[in-house]
Amino acid sequence: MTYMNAVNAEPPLWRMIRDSLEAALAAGEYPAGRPLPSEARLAARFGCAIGTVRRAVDELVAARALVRRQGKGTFVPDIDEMTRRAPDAPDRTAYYFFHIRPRDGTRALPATELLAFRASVPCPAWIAPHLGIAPRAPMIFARNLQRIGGRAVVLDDLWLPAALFPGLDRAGFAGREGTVYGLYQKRFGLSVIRTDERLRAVSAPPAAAAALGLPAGAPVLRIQRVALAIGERPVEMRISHADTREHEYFNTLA
Amino acid sequence: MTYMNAVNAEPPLWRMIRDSLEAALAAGEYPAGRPLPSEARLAARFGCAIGTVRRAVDELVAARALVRRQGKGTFVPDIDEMTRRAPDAPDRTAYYFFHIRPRDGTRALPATELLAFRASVPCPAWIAPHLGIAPRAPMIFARNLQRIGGRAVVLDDLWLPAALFPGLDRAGFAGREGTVYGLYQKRFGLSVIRTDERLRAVSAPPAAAAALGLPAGAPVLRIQRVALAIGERPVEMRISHADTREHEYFNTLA
DNA sequence: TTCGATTTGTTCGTATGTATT
DNA sequence: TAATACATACGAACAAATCGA
Repeated sequence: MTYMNAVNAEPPLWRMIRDSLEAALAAGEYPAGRPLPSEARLAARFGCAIGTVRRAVDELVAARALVRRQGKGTFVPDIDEMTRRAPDAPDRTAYYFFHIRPRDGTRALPATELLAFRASVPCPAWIAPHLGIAPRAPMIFARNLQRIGGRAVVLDDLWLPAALFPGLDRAGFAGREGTVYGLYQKRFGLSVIRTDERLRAVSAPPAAAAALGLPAGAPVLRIQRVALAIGERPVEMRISHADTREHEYFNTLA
Repeated sequence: MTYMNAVNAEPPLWRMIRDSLEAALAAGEYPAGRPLPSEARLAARFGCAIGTVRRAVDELVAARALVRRQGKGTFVPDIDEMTRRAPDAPDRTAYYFFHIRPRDGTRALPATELLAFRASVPCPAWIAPHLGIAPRAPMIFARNLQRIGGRAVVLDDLWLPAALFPGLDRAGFAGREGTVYGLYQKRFGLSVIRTDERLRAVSAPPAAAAALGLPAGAPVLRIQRVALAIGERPVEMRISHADTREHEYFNTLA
């Protein structure tokens, strides 16, 4: 038998199916928590064999856009569920987006305290290009202090394009259950699956020094992060300053 | 038909094959540059279908332990070949193990200058556990200065268990072609496929301040890296200090 | 508790496409 | 051109987990 692919220069069928599924995910067609159509159904819909659908889904699972559960179905992963694992869980999914940890080997998830929230701030000129938005576009700004084991360790400044988070106010932001990424997902259908981070060592800015209890000008780790949802959509810029006297940023490249 | 798996608690066949191949790779049975046996041959050897071998190889490809080339075969990846790509190559493999880059978006591979080399130094007590070796075991020590665009940006201290690198001397180390990881692979059969890094912001130690042209006590990025070969074997401890005034550490989590 | 339906996971086998030598 | 090797796609059978009747 000859397949579509006999016609030259076409991408393989499984990739077209993958892209089609990814577009559906980016459009929020499959909310987290409810299963996608079964592989057999998807195969029927796409007019292909189950194995071809599996190949496409495999890719999305590898990209962390989907998770499979035998006997149940295939789901958009629930970010908070990934995050809420026991700190000594064997896999590292719990720390996927949280890389600061004690140097002494102990593990604890951070507790977050909201220090500031403003619902409409013009986007700083240097941030706009990182998020692919217009300069001075309306932004939501929030400042969080993260404590690990009671100690103030990280000061986060978050910048969110207001257009992506309609109706988000201080109460909704502070009263969330779980992480901010869980909030993005559950209330706005934005599933963060990738982050790009740029790290530098700098002298602590005054706000960070004060919040972290550091002497003025002490070296701190500055982390500039862009969070991307399915389909490469930037949804958040975050500038963090971390006190790395007792903590460190961990990164494994595999 | 019933498969092996009917007997309970056995891992799937593809995982046993994957582990078997990984063990062979760790033992250096397949040197970089020459193809592994074809998938058909491997299937015959393991007494299974080609699809099952492909599944096992898929995993090793995902773990960067192997690369496939259509029409040619499956290979242990040549680290230097990955690294020597054009700086504007579309994929990021060239920078897989090299994360420091200019902040302004330009891209250039670093030039390395050997500042010090000692062939037999007892292992510092705090390093030994990270490499899984005995304290005071004989080590090779090297200090490299990395320049990017002519500017001194990173000072590297390398610690290698001497037992893994028999006969490596200053001339062999300095006279290598390509990266140090390429040297480990070509001369000693150690293919680095993973690194664990811990980052902190610290005041520049005197040696780093001098080499990087920094004022005493300026903030620098301290990177402590353990390089792991196939089979989780630690082969190198590296402590780097980077000047992040004009450069940054980039990390993408996908 | 047992059973059956549903869904993903594993394994086999086959045919054909495409790149390399 | 022919042989070889990986890539894509199909289809089928059975295993294992889940859930509700």
